[in-house]
Amino acid sequence: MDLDHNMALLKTVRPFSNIIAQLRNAGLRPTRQRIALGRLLFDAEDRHVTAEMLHQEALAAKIKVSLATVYNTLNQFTGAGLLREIVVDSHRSYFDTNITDHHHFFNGKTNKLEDINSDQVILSALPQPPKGTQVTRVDVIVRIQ
Amino acid sequence: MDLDHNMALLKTVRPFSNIIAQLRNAGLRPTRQRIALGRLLFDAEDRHVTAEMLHQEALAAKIKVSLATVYNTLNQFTGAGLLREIVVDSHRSYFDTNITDHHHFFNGKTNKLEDINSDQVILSALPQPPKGTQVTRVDVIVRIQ
DNA sequence: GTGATTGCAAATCTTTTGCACTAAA
DNA sequence: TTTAGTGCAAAAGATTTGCAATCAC
Repeated sequence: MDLDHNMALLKTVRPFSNIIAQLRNAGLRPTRQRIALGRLLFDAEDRHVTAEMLHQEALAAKIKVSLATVYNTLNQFTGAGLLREIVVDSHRSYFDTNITDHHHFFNGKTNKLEDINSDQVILSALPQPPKGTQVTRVDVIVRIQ
Repeated sequence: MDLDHNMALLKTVRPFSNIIAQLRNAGLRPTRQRIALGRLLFDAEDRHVTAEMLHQEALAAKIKVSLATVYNTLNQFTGAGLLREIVVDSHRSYFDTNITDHHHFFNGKTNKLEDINSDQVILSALPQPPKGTQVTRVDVIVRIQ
Protein backbone atom coordinates (compact mmCIF):
# COMPACT_ATOMS: atom_id res chain seq x y z
CA MET A 1 0.00 0.00 0.00
CA ASP A 2 1.38 3.33 -1.04
CA LEU A 3 1.60 5.90 1.77
CA ASP A 4 1.54 8.95 -0.46
CA HIS A 5 -1.64 7.67 -2.00
CA ASN A 6 -3.22 7.30 1.41
CA MET A 7 -2.23 10.81 2.34
CA ALA A 8 -3.70 12.16 -0.85
CA LEU A 9 -6.88 10.22 -0.14
CA LEU A 10 -7.11 11.71 3.34
CA LYS A 11 -6.91 15.18 1.90
CA THR A 12 -9.57 14.30 -0.62
CA VAL A 13 -11.83 13.05 2.13
CA ARG A 14 -11.29 16.07 4.36
CA PRO A 15 -14.22 18.08 2.92
CA PHE A 16 -16.42 16.39 5.54
CA SER A 17 -15.06 18.66 8.20
CA ASN A 18 -16.23 18.98 11.73
CA ILE A 19 -16.04 22.72 11.86
CA ILE A 20 -18.85 22.78 14.41
CA ALA A 21 -16.86 20.64 16.81
CA GLN A 22 -13.76 22.71 16.14
CA LEU A 23 -15.62 25.89 16.97
CA ARG A 24 -17.09 24.47 20.15
CA ASN A 25 -13.68 23.24 21.13
CA ALA A 26 -12.32 26.73 20.68
CA GLY A 27 -15.06 28.20 22.84
CA LEU A 28 -16.72 29.87 19.85
CA ARG A 29 -20.45 29.45 19.30
CA PRO A 30 -21.07 27.70 16.00
CA THR A 31 -23.08 30.47 14.41
CA ARG A 32 -24.28 30.37 10.83
CA GLN A 33 -21.58 32.83 9.75
CA ARG A 34 -18.71 31.11 11.51
CA ILE A 35 -19.70 27.73 10.17
CA ALA A 36 -20.04 29.03 6.62
CA LEU A 37 -16.71 30.88 6.73
CA GLY A 38 -15.08 27.89 8.39
CA ARG A 39 -16.25 25.64 5.56
CA LEU A 40 -14.94 28.04 2.93
CA LEU A 41 -11.62 28.09 4.70
CA PHE A 42 -11.12 24.50 5.77
CA ASP A 43 -13.06 22.41 3.25
CA ALA A 44 -10.28 22.94 0.73
CA GLU A 45 -6.55 22.61 0.37
CA ASP A 46 -4.27 25.06 2.17
CA ARG A 47 -5.46 28.57 1.58
CA HIS A 48 -4.11 32.09 1.98
CA VAL A 49 -6.83 34.68 2.25
CA THR A 50 -7.34 38.31 3.12
CA ALA A 51 -10.54 39.53 4.77
CA GLU A 52 -11.65 41.17 1.54
CA MET A 53 -11.02 37.98 -0.47
CA LEU A 54 -12.96 35.80 1.95
CA HIS A 55 -15.82 38.28 2.07
CA GLN A 56 -16.11 38.33 -1.73
CA GLU A 57 -15.99 34.57 -1.79
CA ALA A 58 -18.73 34.35 0.83
CA LEU A 59 -20.95 36.72 -1.11
CA ALA A 60 -20.35 34.74 -4.30
CA ALA A 61 -21.46 31.62 -2.40
CA LYS A 62 -24.63 33.43 -1.29
CA ILE A 63 -23.48 33.53 2.31
CA LYS A 64 -24.87 36.65 3.92
CA VAL A 65 -22.10 38.02 6.11
CA SER A 66 -20.73 41.50 6.69
CA LEU A 67 -17.11 42.46 6.13
CA ALA A 68 -16.82 43.42 9.80
CA THR A 69 -17.86 39.91 10.80
CA VAL A 70 -15.32 38.44 8.39
CA TYR A 71 -12.60 40.50 10.07
CA ASN A 72 -13.80 39.52 13.53
CA THR A 73 -14.06 35.88 12.55
CA LEU A 74 -10.58 35.76 11.04
CA ASN A 75 -9.19 37.27 14.22
CA GLN A 76 -11.14 34.89 16.44
CA PHE A 77 -10.04 31.88 14.39
CA THR A 78 -6.46 33.08 14.61
CA GLY A 79 -6.75 33.55 18.36
CA ALA A 80 -8.16 30.05 18.64
CA GLY A 81 -5.26 28.58 16.67
CA LEU A 82 -7.37 27.56 13.69
CA LEU A 83 -5.58 30.05 11.43
CA ARG A 84 -2.20 31.70 11.30
CA GLU A 85 -1.54 35.25 10.27
CA ILE A 86 1.26 35.67 7.74
CA VAL A 87 2.94 39.07 7.60
CA VAL A 88 4.30 39.74 4.13
CA ASP A 89 2.67 43.01 3.19
CA SER A 90 2.46 46.03 5.46
CA HIS A 91 -0.87 47.04 3.97
CA ARG A 92 -2.92 43.87 4.18
CA SER A 93 -3.26 40.88 6.53
CA TYR A 94 -3.08 37.37 5.11
CA PHE A 95 -4.41 34.34 6.93
CA ASP A 96 -3.17 30.83 6.31
CA THR A 97 -5.22 27.70 6.93
CA ASN A 98 -2.02 25.70 7.20
CA ILE A 99 -1.07 25.95 10.86
CA THR A 100 1.78 23.47 10.73
CA ASP A 101 5.39 24.67 10.75
CA HIS A 102 6.24 25.97 7.29
CA HIS A 103 7.44 28.94 5.30
CA HIS A 104 6.36 31.02 2.29
CA PHE A 105 7.05 32.27 -1.16
CA PHE A 106 5.51 35.69 -1.73
CA ASN A 107 5.14 36.80 -5.30
CA GLY A 108 5.44 40.57 -5.41
CA LYS A 109 3.89 40.74 -8.86
CA THR A 110 0.75 38.72 -8.18
CA ASN A 111 0.60 39.34 -4.41
CA LYS A 112 0.10 35.61 -3.92
CA LEU A 113 1.44 33.45 -1.14
CA GLU A 114 2.61 29.88 -1.62
CA ASP A 115 3.59 27.42 1.09
CA ILE A 116 7.09 26.07 1.41
CA ASN A 117 7.20 22.80 3.29
CA SER A 118 9.31 23.07 6.43
CA ASP A 119 11.65 20.32 5.21
CA GLN A 120 12.55 22.41 2.18
CA VAL A 121 14.17 25.09 4.32
CA ILE A 122 17.10 24.22 6.55
CA LEU A 123 18.10 26.85 9.05
CA SER A 124 21.36 25.37 10.28
CA ALA A 125 22.30 28.37 12.38
CA LEU A 126 20.26 30.91 14.30
CA PRO A 127 21.49 33.43 16.86
CA GLN A 128 20.68 33.27 20.53
CA PRO A 129 17.65 35.46 21.31
CA PRO A 130 18.42 38.58 23.37
CA LYS A 131 18.60 38.09 27.15
CA GLY A 132 15.22 37.76 28.77
CA THR A 133 13.43 36.83 25.57
CA GLN A 134 12.49 33.59 23.87
CA VAL A 135 11.78 32.70 20.28
CA THR A 136 8.08 32.34 19.52
CA ARG A 137 8.33 31.71 15.78
CA VAL A 138 10.74 31.91 12.87
CA ASP A 139 9.36 33.11 9.56
CA VAL A 140 11.24 32.64 6.32
CA ILE A 141 9.79 34.64 3.45
CA VAL A 142 11.24 34.04 0.02
CA ARG A 143 10.22 37.02 -2.07
CA ILE A 144 9.95 36.30 -5.75
CA GLN A 145 8.98 38.16 -8.90
CA MET B 1 34.88 84.79 6.57
CA ASP B 2 37.75 82.68 5.23
CA LEU B 3 37.41 79.42 3.34
CA ASP B 4 39.40 77.26 5.76
CA HIS B 5 37.15 78.30 8.55
CA ASN B 6 34.10 77.39 6.49
CA MET B 7 35.49 73.95 5.73
CA ALA B 8 36.26 73.32 9.37
CA LEU B 9 32.77 74.37 10.28
CA LEU B 10 31.25 72.03 7.71
CA LYS B 11 33.28 69.13 9.09
CA THR B 12 32.12 69.92 12.58
CA VAL B 13 28.52 69.99 11.48
CA ARG B 14 28.62 66.78 9.45
CA PRO B 15 31.24 64.60 10.99
CA PHE B 16 30.41 61.26 9.43
CA SER B 17 27.85 61.52 6.65
CA ASN B 18 27.55 63.44 3.48
CA ILE B 19 23.84 63.25 3.06
CA ILE B 20 23.81 66.04 0.48
CA ALA B 21 26.06 64.09 -1.88
CA GLN B 22 24.02 60.93 -1.25
CA LEU B 23 20.82 62.73 -2.14
CA ARG B 24 22.30 64.27 -5.28
CA ASN B 25 23.63 60.89 -6.24
CA ALA B 26 20.14 59.43 -5.88
CA GLY B 27 18.67 62.16 -8.06
CA LEU B 28 16.91 63.77 -5.09
CA ARG B 29 17.23 67.50 -4.51
CA PRO B 30 18.92 68.13 -1.18
CA THR B 31 16.12 70.11 0.39
CA ARG B 32 16.12 71.31 3.97
CA GLN B 33 13.66 68.55 4.99
CA ARG B 34 15.46 65.69 3.26
CA ILE B 35 18.80 66.76 4.66
CA ALA B 36 17.44 67.05 8.17
CA LEU B 37 15.64 63.69 8.03
CA GLY B 38 18.67 62.11 6.39
CA ARG B 39 20.85 63.30 9.26
CA LEU B 40 18.45 61.93 11.85
CA LEU B 41 18.49 58.60 10.02
CA PHE B 42 22.11 58.20 8.99
CA ASP B 43 24.15 60.16 11.55
CA ALA B 44 23.62 57.31 13.99
CA GLU B 45 24.05 53.58 14.21
CA ASP B 46 21.60 51.27 12.45
CA ARG B 47 18.08 52.42 13.04
CA HIS B 48 14.56 51.02 12.60
CA VAL B 49 11.92 53.70 12.33
CA THR B 50 8.29 54.16 11.42
CA ALA B 51 7.04 57.35 9.78
CA GLU B 52 5.34 58.41 12.98
CA MET B 53 8.50 57.83 15.03
CA LEU B 54 10.68 59.81 12.66
CA HIS B 55 8.15 62.63 12.52
CA GLN B 56 8.04 62.89 16.31
CA GLU B 57 11.81 62.83 16.45
CA ALA B 58 12.02 65.60 13.86
CA LEU B 59 9.56 67.76 15.78
CA ALA B 60 11.51 67.18 18.98
CA ALA B 61 14.65 68.34 17.14
CA LYS B 62 12.81 71.51 16.05
CA ILE B 63 12.79 70.40 12.41
CA LYS B 64 9.68 71.75 10.76
CA VAL B 65 8.40 68.97 8.52
CA SER B 66 4.95 67.54 7.86
CA LEU B 67 4.03 63.91 8.37
CA ALA B 68 3.17 63.63 4.68
CA THR B 69 6.68 64.73 3.79
CA VAL B 70 8.13 62.19 6.20
CA TYR B 71 6.14 59.45 4.45
CA ASN B 72 7.18 60.70 1.03
CA THR B 73 10.79 61.00 2.09
CA LEU B 74 10.93 57.50 3.57
CA ASN B 75 9.48 56.10 0.35
CA GLN B 76 11.87 58.11 -1.82
CA PHE B 77 14.86 57.05 0.28
CA THR B 78 13.72 53.45 0.01
CA GLY B 79 13.30 53.77 -3.76
CA ALA B 80 16.78 55.24 -3.98
CA GLY B 81 18.26 52.35 -2.01
CA LEU B 82 19.20 54.44 1.01
CA LEU B 83 16.70 52.60 3.21
CA ARG B 84 15.08 49.18 3.26
CA GLU B 85 11.51 48.46 4.26
CA ILE B 86 11.10 45.63 6.76
CA VAL B 87 7.72 43.91 6.89
CA VAL B 88 7.06 42.54 10.35
CA ASP B 89 3.76 44.10 11.26
CA SER B 90 0.78 44.25 8.94
CA HIS B 91 -0.31 47.58 10.37
CA ARG B 92 2.84 49.67 10.23
CA SER B 93 5.85 50.07 7.93
CA TYR B 94 9.33 49.93 9.41
CA PHE B 95 12.36 51.32 7.63
CA ASP B 96 15.89 50.11 8.27
CA THR B 97 18.98 52.22 7.72
CA ASN B 98 21.04 49.05 7.40
CA ILE B 99 20.82 48.15 3.73
CA THR B 100 23.33 45.31 3.84
CA ASP B 101 22.17 41.71 3.74
CA HIS B 102 20.86 40.78 7.18
CA HIS B 103 17.89 39.52 9.16
CA HIS B 104 15.80 40.54 12.17
CA PHE B 105 14.55 39.83 15.60
CA PHE B 106 11.12 41.31 16.20
CA ASN B 107 10.02 41.66 19.77
CA GLY B 108 6.24 41.29 19.89
CA LYS B 109 6.07 42.82 23.37
CA THR B 110 8.01 46.01 22.68
CA ASN B 111 7.40 46.16 18.91
CA LYS B 112 11.11 46.74 18.44
CA LEU B 113 13.30 45.42 15.64
CA GLU B 114 16.88 44.30 16.11
CA ASP B 115 19.36 43.36 13.40
CA ILE B 116 20.75 39.88 13.04
CA ASN B 117 24.02 39.81 11.17
CA SER B 118 23.77 37.72 8.01
CA ASP B 119 26.56 35.41 9.18
CA GLN B 120 24.47 34.44 12.20
CA VAL B 121 21.82 32.79 10.06
CA ILE B 122 22.72 29.90 7.80
CA LEU B 123 20.10 28.87 5.30
CA SER B 124 21.60 25.66 4.05
CA ALA B 125 18.60 24.66 1.96
CA LEU B 126 16.02 26.67 0.06
CA PRO B 127 13.51 25.43 -2.48
CA GLN B 128 13.66 26.27 -6.15
CA PRO B 129 11.42 29.27 -6.90
CA PRO B 130 8.30 28.45 -8.96
CA LYS B 131 8.77 28.29 -12.73
CA GLY B 132 9.05 31.69 -14.35
CA THR B 133 9.97 33.47 -11.13
CA GLN B 134 13.21 34.46 -9.47
CA VAL B 135 14.10 35.15 -5.86
CA THR B 136 14.42 38.85 -5.08
CA ARG B 137 15.09 38.61 -1.36
CA VAL B 138 14.92 36.18 1.55
CA ASP B 139 13.72 37.55 4.87
CA VAL B 140 14.22 35.68 8.10
CA ILE B 141 12.23 37.08 10.99
CA VAL B 142 12.83 35.63 14.41
CA ARG B 143 9.85 36.59 16.51
CA ILE B 144 10.59 36.84 20.19
CA GLN B 145 8.74 37.78 23.34
C1' DG C 1 -34.74 34.60 28.61
C1' DT C 2 -29.82 35.77 28.67
C1' DG C 3 -25.73 36.44 26.96
C1' DA C 4 -23.06 36.07 22.81
C1' DT C 5 -22.92 37.40 17.99
C1' DT C 6 -24.00 40.09 14.03
C1' DG C 7 -24.70 44.04 10.87
C1' DC C 8 -24.27 48.48 9.94
C1' DA C 9 -22.32 52.78 10.05
C1' DA C 10 -19.18 55.53 12.18
C1' DA C 11 -14.68 55.86 13.96
C1' DT C 12 -9.82 55.02 13.83
C1' DC C 13 -5.35 54.50 11.97
C1' DT C 14 -1.93 54.45 8.48
C1' DT C 15 -0.71 56.07 4.20
C1' DT C 16 -1.39 58.59 -0.22
C1' DT C 17 -2.79 62.41 -3.06
C1' DG C 18 -4.32 67.05 -5.09
C1' DC C 19 -3.17 71.49 -5.25
C1' DA C 20 -1.54 76.03 -4.10
C1' DC C 21 2.70 77.71 -2.27
C1' DT C 22 7.75 77.71 -1.69
C1' DA C 23 12.37 76.76 -2.62
C1' DA C 24 16.27 74.77 -5.33
C1' DA C 25 18.79 75.04 -9.63
C1' DT D 1 12.65 81.38 -14.30
C1' DT D 2 11.59 76.75 -14.27
C1' DT D 3 10.64 72.66 -12.02
C1' DA D 4 10.81 69.86 -8.05
C1' DG D 5 9.42 69.62 -3.36
C1' DT D 6 6.46 70.82 0.60
C1' DG D 7 2.42 71.48 3.61
C1' DC D 8 -2.07 71.00 4.40
C1' DA D 9 -6.28 69.02 4.27
C1' DA D 10 -8.87 65.76 2.10
C1' DA D 11 -9.12 61.11 0.38
C1' DA D 12 -8.28 56.38 0.40
C1' DG D 13 -7.73 51.75 2.39
C1' DA D 14 -7.72 48.51 5.98
C1' DT D 15 -9.43 47.43 10.26
C1' DT D 16 -12.01 48.12 14.64
C1' DT D 17 -15.84 49.51 17.45
C1' DG D 18 -20.52 50.97 19.45
C1' DC D 19 -24.91 49.72 19.66
C1' DA D 20 -29.41 47.97 18.51
C1' DA D 21 -31.24 43.84 16.50
C1' DT D 22 -30.81 38.85 16.22
C1' DC D 23 -29.48 34.24 17.33
C1' DA D 24 -27.72 30.13 20.05
C1' DC D 25 -28.33 27.68 24.08
